[in-house]
Amino acid sequence: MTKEIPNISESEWEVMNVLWEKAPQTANDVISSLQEKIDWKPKTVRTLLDRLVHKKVIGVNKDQRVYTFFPLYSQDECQRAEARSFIKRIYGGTLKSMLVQFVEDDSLSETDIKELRSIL
Amino acid sequence: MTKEIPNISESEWEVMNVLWEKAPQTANDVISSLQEKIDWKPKTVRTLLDRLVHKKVIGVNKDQRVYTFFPLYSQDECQRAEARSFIKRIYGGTLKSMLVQFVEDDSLSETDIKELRSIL
DNA sequence: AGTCTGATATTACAATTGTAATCGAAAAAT
DNA sequence: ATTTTTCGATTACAATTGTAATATCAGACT
Repeated sequence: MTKEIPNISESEWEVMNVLWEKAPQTANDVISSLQEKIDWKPKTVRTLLDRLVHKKVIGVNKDQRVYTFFPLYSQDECQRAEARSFIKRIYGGTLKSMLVQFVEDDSLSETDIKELRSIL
Repeated sequence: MTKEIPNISESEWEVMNVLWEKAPQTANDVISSLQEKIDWKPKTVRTLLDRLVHKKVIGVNKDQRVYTFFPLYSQDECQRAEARSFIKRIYGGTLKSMLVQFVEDDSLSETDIKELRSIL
């Protein structure tokens, strides 16, 4: 009964990331946060918000004159969903093969590896 | 001097995966391999091959009447490129946070964890 | 009351993607 | 030599995505 999480596009993820940091937020809040990171016109962000609402990934509170937006799914569940499909498509389904690659590749520092080890 | 790897779409990845398993292959080879896995019409696979050629992700050998296709990038480098952008977008850039989630989530069995540990 | 301003709603438009079908040419079969 | 089959080339067409611009409407300001 886990509701299907709609697909979230690359650009939409950027928006979601700021909404997960803090919610609810007005469009302008979101626009400000993003402006530090990405070069988008305000209208662009607005469109992304509208699309996310339409896809039912976020909700809107219209009680006030200025609407506020908030996620309808936790970051955690969205990440998991993405990770699953990503790993399946790219690494044939096993996290292990991905990790192996990162280790072999030296894209992990000694410190990283230590941290990971302690997690496991 | 690492050439930029073009974007590979989700469907295109399926095609790439079979080409990485064995290459070169004719369109029909690819179509057969995929038919076991995904419900696509032959023409669909054909289109994907053409697009990958156009994007210069794979090459074509036209010496024979029936063309053969082969990857122009290693699976490894494509995986790395995808993984980097994925982890950045979804997990804020650190593999660690991803791994943490997998561990907490119990989506890893004891055996998995042992294996991972031994890799590190 | 009329105007300006800031928010929301609607519309735009090209590129990419998913998912094929049709057309044309060459080879295989009869 | 004609017909049929197979490939490859070209075309199709809607949905999604990236990236906004324009139109409208309700408050705020004069």
